[in-house]
Amino acid sequence: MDRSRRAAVLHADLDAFYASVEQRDDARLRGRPVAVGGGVVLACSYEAKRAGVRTAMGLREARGLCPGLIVVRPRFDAYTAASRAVFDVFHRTTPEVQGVSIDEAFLDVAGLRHIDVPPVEIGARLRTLVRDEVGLAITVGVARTPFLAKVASRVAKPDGLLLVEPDDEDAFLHPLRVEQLWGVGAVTAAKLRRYGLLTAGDVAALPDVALRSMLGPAAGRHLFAVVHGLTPERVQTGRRRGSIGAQRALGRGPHRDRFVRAALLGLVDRVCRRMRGAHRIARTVVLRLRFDDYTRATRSHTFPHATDSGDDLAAAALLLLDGVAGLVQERGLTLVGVALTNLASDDLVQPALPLDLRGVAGTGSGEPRVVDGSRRETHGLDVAVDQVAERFGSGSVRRASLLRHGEGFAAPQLPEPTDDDR
DNA sequence: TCTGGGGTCCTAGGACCC
DNA sequence: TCTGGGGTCCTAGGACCC
Repeated sequence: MDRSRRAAVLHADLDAFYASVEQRDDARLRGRPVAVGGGVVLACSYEAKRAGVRTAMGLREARGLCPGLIVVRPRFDAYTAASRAVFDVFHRTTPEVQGVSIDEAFLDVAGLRHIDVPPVEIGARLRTLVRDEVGLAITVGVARTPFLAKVASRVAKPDGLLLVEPDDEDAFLHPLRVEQLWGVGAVTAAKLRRYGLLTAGDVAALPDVALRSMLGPAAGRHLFAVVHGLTPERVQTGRRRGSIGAQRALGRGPHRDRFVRAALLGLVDRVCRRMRGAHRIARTVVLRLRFDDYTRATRSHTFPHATDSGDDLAAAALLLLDGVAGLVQERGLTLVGVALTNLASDDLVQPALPLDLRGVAGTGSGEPRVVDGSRRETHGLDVAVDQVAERFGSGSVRRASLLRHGEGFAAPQLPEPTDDDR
């Protein structure tokens, strides 16, 4: 059979994940409407969904819709452990696993043809294994592309299994409302509705130029591909995340300046730990703010080199915060966040690299390190780069540059966070 | 109903370079 | 004196996902 016409991609998606873990671990919650959250609903059981409770809804509203709602505080450690157990089942099923989030993944089983089990049966076995080993219900969509498998699992929820054969793709897709298509949210759906386009079939009747002019080039092209089954077939394994972030809701202000700064420093410390734990280094730090009126703002600073220096990243974050003091004063701050982006790998960091760089212009006396992933050869250190090329081969060296710790940013003195800064 | 904490990708303008 | 196109990078914002 033509491989390109075979439904061999699985999308496996745990049902109402956080709420299901709570129901698994506490028999009193089973069969009852459960919401996990504090302030807002992070996840809710299907019993609660039937009453109209939705993710991201305020708890007060949720209780109004569902008087018997049981609210439990999230236990993230339990969810992480359950996720690991489920992903272990995934990896035993096929080496081609692409994690999408804590509770879902794509699995490519095309390479498993020699065991002569149809993909839909592999999906059924996967569901049984997850049920037996982890005690959770998981829905599986099976189709020719990840996108179609994702939509199939969405349609099959809860606790379902749905195969979309290549010949049935249009018949499956075209009756669906546009909101059911992965990537079409409220804004895009509203735009399409203004043109009288309610279903995927309505959209499929249009030429791609029309969609591009309605939605912009990328979104239009994407939607055209979606409704014609032209999305990529390959599952993407081995992708690394592009950013690491943390944020914190502060509640209604006004907040003392040093409280906000201490909160920000705590966040920077957290993301730096995670970044080092992931063996990454960052070149850009992004400050995220949310105000009383729920407007948002971001500010960013990009360093000349990727770094893992917490002091430099914290200093940059604090300077960015200083730069929006007026906005904060004006609108009132309710959330502060920080993200590290432009991440590079620290795999090739060679602290003891036996290159003699002393005397090369610009290196100074600092301990130079070679870092893969920086995009520019700065300092004009072509001589040194040539030495790196000799040592590691020219392939990786185009992207190599020399990093001096903390260079390129004048770090101000940081206040020490103290106990009363909370 | 006043809304958590993580992410991804795209767009658009300005700076800068060739 | 007035004039190109093309490319990359940085910044800020927006849509969307779970």
